[in-house]
Amino acid sequence: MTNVDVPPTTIQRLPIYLRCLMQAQAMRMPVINSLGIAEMAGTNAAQVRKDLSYLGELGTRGIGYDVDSLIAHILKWLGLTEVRRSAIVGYGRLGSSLQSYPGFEDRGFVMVAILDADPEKVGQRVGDIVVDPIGDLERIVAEKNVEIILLTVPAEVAQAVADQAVSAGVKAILNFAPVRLDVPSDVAVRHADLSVDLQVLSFHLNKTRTTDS
Amino acid sequence: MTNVDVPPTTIQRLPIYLRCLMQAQAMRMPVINSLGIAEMAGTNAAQVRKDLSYLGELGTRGIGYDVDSLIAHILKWLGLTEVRRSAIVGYGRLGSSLQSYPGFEDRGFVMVAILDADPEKVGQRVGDIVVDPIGDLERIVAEKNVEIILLTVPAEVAQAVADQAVSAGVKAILNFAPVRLDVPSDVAVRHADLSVDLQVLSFHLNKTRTTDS
DNA sequence: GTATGTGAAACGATTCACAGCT
DNA sequence: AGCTGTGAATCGTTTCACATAC
Repeated sequence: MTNVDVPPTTIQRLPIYLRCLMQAQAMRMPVINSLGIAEMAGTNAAQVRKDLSYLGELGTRGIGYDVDSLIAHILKWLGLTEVRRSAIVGYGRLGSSLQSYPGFEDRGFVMVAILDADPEKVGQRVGDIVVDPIGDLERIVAEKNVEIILLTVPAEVAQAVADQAVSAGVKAILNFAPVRLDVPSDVAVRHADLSVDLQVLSFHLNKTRTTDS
Repeated sequence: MTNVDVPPTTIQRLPIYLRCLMQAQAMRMPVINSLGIAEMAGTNAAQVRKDLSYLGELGTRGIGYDVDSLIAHILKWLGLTEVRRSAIVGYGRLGSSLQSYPGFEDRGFVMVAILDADPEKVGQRVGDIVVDPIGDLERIVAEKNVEIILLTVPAEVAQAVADQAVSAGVKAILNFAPVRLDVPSDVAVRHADLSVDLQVLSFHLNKTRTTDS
């Protein structure tokens, strides 16, 4: 059914549009036009129209986009109408902070397991989840039908842990470890790599200083 | 001095190359070629050569790149030879997990302040830093010469806090709040937005399921 | 009149392929 | 012979501009 010819750059912007639309909805706006979305999202109207046109003809010429129905369409396209069973693998400081991240439990993503290598942490209760040993990863993934893992283990073991997760059937990984993961092409990986962002910022600090002369 | 015509996509890859080179250095490799870097980084040799060629003629034909000197060049280009004074603004779970993130204190980035709105947290000691009230943001930024802030405050106040930081002289922001920040063009912003990544992963989960038929 | 949807143009990034250096 | 550096070709993305629909 779903046409798969949506450019990757468009896909990355859909969650942002979605957020803007939810805001518009909260402000009781029944309709919004491409310029309105663009201003909220920090792009331009042409970009918004091109992006949305990949999902179909969702707007009304002369009027704009119906907020409610556009939200519904984007949710559908992003697969956010289904529950996504996820697990945190590596329950250190970062891992534990992810639980309480806003927009997690409250939108489709459900945390069904937490795993850690540290015997001290195993058995610990976190809400209604009990921390499991990382050695049980494959069993837990299979049993609890985990689709996404949030990988917050040390860089040295990230690849090995990812391999286990993949062999147990995980199809999406959000990787916080500063290493490139090697996975089969049917597994999606996103890198949430803080140090890369910091270094890019460092570059910009340099640039502004050298340009100011 | 520094030529500013490096494509943004290249800049984003430089930190990754840097990491690979450090690994090569740790393995006592004196020289590496573009294919070697590419395999470690998950790209192709042509890409690596194009990227590095923007920084100058750093390799030797017939041989490859000297690991030590290439590392030095990339560090220089990314401005990582200078100390980057940074502050955490918003000391919740996420904020506190950032301190201990590997590759922070140990590479140029120095945490000089932590701020929070919660009176309970203000005054708390964190290593050799005392948590300051967020109302003192402008004073602290000016006094401690903060260049980068890690913004981990709730979305509702992120823009207001960013505005204060910018007016006090901050030139780079790593924004963890799920909102688009409006800042002057000389201020660099990077979005570390977990929920966008999760939603992109959700899209891919959908796709593989629908394509498998 | 107003705003979408979309071919076409412009731009930017990646890949190719080879000349040039060691 | 081996590998870099780089123009040229290719590919993908963004922007333009307007026909189309309300």
